[in-house]
Amino acid sequence: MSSFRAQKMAKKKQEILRSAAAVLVEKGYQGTTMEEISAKLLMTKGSMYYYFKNKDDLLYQCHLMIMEICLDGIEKVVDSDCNPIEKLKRAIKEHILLATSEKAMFMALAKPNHNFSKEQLQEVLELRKSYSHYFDRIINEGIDKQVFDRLDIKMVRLIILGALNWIQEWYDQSGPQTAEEIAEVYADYLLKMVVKE
Amino acid sequence: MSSFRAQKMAKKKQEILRSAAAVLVEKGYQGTTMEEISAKLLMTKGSMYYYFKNKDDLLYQCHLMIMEICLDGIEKVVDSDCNPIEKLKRAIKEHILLATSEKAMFMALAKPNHNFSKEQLQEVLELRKSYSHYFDRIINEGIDKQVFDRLDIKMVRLIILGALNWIQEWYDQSGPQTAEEIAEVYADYLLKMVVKE
DNA sequence: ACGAATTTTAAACATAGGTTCAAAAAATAA
DNA sequence: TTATTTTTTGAACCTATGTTTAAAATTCGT
Repeated sequence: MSSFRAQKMAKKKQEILRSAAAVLVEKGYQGTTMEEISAKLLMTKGSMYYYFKNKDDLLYQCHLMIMEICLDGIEKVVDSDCNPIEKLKRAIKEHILLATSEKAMFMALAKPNHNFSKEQLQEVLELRKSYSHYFDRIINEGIDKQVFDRLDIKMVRLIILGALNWIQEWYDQSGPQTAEEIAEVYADYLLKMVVKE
Repeated sequence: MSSFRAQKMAKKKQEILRSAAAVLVEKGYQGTTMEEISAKLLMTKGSMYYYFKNKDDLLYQCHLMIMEICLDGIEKVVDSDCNPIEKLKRAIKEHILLATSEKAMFMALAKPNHNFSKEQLQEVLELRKSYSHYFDRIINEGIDKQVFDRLDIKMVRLIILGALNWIQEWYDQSGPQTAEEIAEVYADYLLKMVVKE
């Protein structure tokens, strides 16, 4: 029935979110205009307001969208029955592949601080915390099972996620290395940092 | 003579650059207004134009300023006569201490892409490349002297600098850990990744 | 095909913020 | 002090862009 309409609206919203994320990549929040977002979809900027309350609302929903994808990915890894080494490897690779293939969306997450309402900011930070927490669980498991060194979990997680997130700053689709290759090497080296020898 | 005048002018320029960097931290390039920069110094935005051609020029000079400081630091480390392990440790710590103490300036460097002229962008990227190159030299020396594993130098450098640069995203002056403590732990763990066992 | 609901448009509006400029103020030299 | 140079001011200007809105176009059920 009306769910047909609702579906169509949802789809359009997704399109807009993706377009928004794409522009956000290169321009940053303040540099992104409603005009540019809509132009990519052959719409006029006015029509954005049929789907979103305003620009801030749009960006906020960008965050929710990508965070959901990230959390889905890592949840699967954590809940799998691999050993910690394999889990950490997979988590790292997963993160890199997501960060590079969905580069647009990922970069939008870089600085959520501004322009968000207290509640929105709260929500975004909460989701991030969940994500970090999954990494902590993997590292902790590795230490428990004595396959990782006794490490400062938080520090190690910050180092790893820092290294991973920074990839967005230099990764280039048309560069010499594929995301898979990068993921392979990164996982390899970063594991060297944590596994017992 | 007039060098007195020139000095005073230079000093004022520095003040403005620092104020600009401070605002840039939290607002990003597009979010930073000439008004806010000048307000911090109890000036009016109009007077900025006595010292800088325009906003872009101002931000560009911010870049040059901080890059100079960075390069000075790492040059000293590279030219010292420590062993590669010590050098890499010191380079990492130096970077972290700079990035945290001069957080403002450092973050301004995050995304130099936009709004810069071709020449300005060229210059900034060139300086960055020099900086990376110093890290490469240290890593290379470590491999040559057989104290480091045979590594993909570029990848390792990207991992290390990524981890370091990401610190800005979460580091909090009033947080539980001092920059020194963070630097210590980071250097420790990252070294684990490269040194031969 | 017809009418109602939905979606898009294009223009108008409002405002923020970069930039300019002539005049005022302050600093300096004589 | 007086004249000249340097610095700051504050208002004016202009453009970009977020937002609103009434009308037009489209879609959809019947």
